[in-house]
Amino acid sequence: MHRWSKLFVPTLREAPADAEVASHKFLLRAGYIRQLGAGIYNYLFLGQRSLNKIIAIVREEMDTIGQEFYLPAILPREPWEQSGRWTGMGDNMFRLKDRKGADLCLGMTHEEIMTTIARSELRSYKQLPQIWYQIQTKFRDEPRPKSGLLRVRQFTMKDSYSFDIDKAGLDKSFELHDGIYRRIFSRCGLKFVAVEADSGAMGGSQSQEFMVYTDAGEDLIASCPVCGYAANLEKATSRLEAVAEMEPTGDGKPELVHTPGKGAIADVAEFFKISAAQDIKCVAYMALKRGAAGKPDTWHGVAAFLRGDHQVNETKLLGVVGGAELRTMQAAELEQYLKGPAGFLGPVGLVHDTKPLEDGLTVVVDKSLEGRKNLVAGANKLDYHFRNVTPGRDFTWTVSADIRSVNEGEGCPRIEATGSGCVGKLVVGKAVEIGHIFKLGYKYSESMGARVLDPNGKEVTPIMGSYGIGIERILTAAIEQSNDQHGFWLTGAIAPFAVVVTVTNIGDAVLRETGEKLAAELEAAGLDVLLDDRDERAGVKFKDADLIGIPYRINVGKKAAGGQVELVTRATASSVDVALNEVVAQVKARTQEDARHSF
RNA sequence: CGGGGAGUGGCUCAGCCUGGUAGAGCACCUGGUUCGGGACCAGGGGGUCGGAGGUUCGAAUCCUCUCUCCCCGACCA
Repeated sequence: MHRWSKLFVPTLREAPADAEVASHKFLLRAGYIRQLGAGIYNYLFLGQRSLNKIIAIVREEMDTIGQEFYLPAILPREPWEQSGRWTGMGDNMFRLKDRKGADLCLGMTHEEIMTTIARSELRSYKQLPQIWYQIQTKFRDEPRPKSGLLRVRQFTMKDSYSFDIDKAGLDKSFELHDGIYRRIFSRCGLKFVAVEADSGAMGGSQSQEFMVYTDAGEDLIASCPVCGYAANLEKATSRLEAVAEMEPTGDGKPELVHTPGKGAIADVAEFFKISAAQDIKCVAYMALKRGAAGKPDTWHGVAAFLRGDHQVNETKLLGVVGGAELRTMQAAELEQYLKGPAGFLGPVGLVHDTKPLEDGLTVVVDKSLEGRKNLVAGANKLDYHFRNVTPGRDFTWTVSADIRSVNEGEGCPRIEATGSGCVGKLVVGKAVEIGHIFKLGYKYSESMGARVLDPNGKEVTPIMGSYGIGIERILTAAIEQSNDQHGFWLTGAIAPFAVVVTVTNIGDAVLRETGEKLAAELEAAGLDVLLDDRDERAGVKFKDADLIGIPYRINVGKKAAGGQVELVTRATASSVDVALNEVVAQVKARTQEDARHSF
C-alpha cells in the first residue's frame, strides 16, 4: 500500500505554457513526467509506475510467442555499415566517438544487431523459426520533437524480429504478432485500428500499423465505415468517379492557347470553363538517389503529373521512383528539366528517361490520367497552355502509378468476392501509431550474410520480420482517448494504481483508521491501492484524484460512521454509496469486468 | 532546415514600447481560524530578469551576438 502523504506526486494546478496536446498537459499536471530538454523527459513515480505496468503486459504477451533479449543501446558502426544504414539513417541517428576515435551510435532500431546474432549463431533450418524481442530505450535525433511523449528523442520500444526459413514461415510469424498485438492493446484499454501501411525505406512487403484515432496524431488514416477497410494515407487507394470529358476543339490535336497570368489551377479551370479534374497538374521534384556502396548520393529531376484536383502523395512517389528524399525544384532546375516556368508546366513534348532516376528527367503519371482525353495542360512556356491533350497519344511517361493521396468522400477501393465494389465512402481521420508489424524480407539477412542450411543441405537466407510497439505511446494514446477538463482515466491494468482511497478528513481518527483498514483489505484482494492520507482539504484530494488517471476512487467520509462509503467511477464521474464491508468485492469485480471488456 | 513565438521566484504571467530601488496570483514556511470539490486572515522566505558583449551616470527595458524551449511546415525504421 502506498500512502500519498509519503509520495512525490507533484500535481500542477495549471499546465506549463508550452504544453499543447491533452496528454502532454495532463502528464505534466498529474506529475507523471517532467521535461529535461527538447524531446527528453524525466519519468517520475506515477509515470514510471504506469509504464512498468504496460511493459509487464507487453512482456507477458510477448513471452507466449518469443524470447526476450536485451541488446545494447550503444552500438558500433560496423553492422550499420554492412546494411548500408550508417549513411542511410542520416541525421536522425545520434552518433558519437569513443576515446580511440571509433564511431559509435545510439540505437534507433535493432535489425542489424539481431541479424548479427542470427548470422553468427543460426546454422540450420532446424533452429528456425525464431522470434527474438527486447524492451529497450531507443534514440532518434528527431528534427522536431513535440507533443509531450508523442514524438521524442529518447523512448522505450518493444521491438521483435522473426527469422524464418521461408515466406510461409514469415506469414506465420507475422500473424502471431498481429494476434498478440491486438491482445496487448486491448488489455491496455485502447480503442485501436489496424491499417495497411507503407513499408517505406525499410523495404519489405506487407506492413501493418496499429493506430489510435486522436487529433494529436500525426498520421492520417483513410477508412471505410461499410466494410472496415483502413489504410494509412501513405498507402490508401480509392475508387474514383468517372469524369466527364471535354469535346475536342479544332482538329482535336493539342492546341496552343494564350493564357496570360493563369498559372494557378483554379485560374486555368476558370479560363477554360472546365473543372480542375480536366486539368493536368505538374509538380516538379528533385529526388535523391542513394549511391551504391562507396558512391555518393545523387539528385535527379522528377516531374509528377496528376489531375488538377488531386494532391501528390510524396511517400507513394518516392516508392515509385525508388528515391530516398524529395524536394521541390528551384526555378533554374525547372528551366533545365522542363524548359518552362512554374504554373505553365506540362507533359507535352518532354523528353524522359525510360527508367527512374537516370541522367535525364523521370516523368511519373498518376494512374487516374490513363484513358482520359482532351485535357488541359501547361505548355512549358510562359502564359501558354495546351488543350486537347490526351495521355498516351500526346505524351508518354517513364512510369505510370498511383502517386496521389485519397480524399475523404471518395469510394472505398475494396472489391467484394462477388466482384462488385464496396459502396462505402472513405473517411479520413488523424491517428497516432502505437505499433507496427511488417515483413522485412531478405534485406538484412542478405546484406549482412545470415545463412542456414535447408533440409537438402543447401544454403539459404532466412527471411525476416520486424515488429515494434511504442511503450510511451500506449500511455499517451490512452490519455488522449480518455480525458476531460479535470484530468484523465486509465484502465486499471495500466493505471499507476487501480483504486485510490480518499480519507476526506485525516484529522478524524475514525475516518483515518477506516481508510487504513479498507486500503489494507483492497491490497489483500490483489488490487494496487493508493491511500490518500494527506492532511489536505477534501476538495484538494478530489481534484488530485480526478487528475491522475486512477479509474476508481473510494471516499471515506461522513457516511463511514454509518458503514457506508462512496465508490466513484472516474470515467463516468458517477458515484454510488456502498456498504463498507462490500466495497472491496465491488471494486474487485468492476476491475475484472473492465479487463474482460477489453477483449 | 524555412516561417512564427517565448525565455522575469517552483507554476501562470505583468513590467520592456517611453532606461531610474523587480511585481501580482498560485505554490512554499510559521501562527490562527477552517475542514465534501483546488479555504481565509496575519506574518515570512525565495528571482545574478537565459547567457555574453556593448551604449549609458544608470539596463529586465536600448543595440549586437549567442543558447534554449514552443508552434506551423519540411522530416519521421
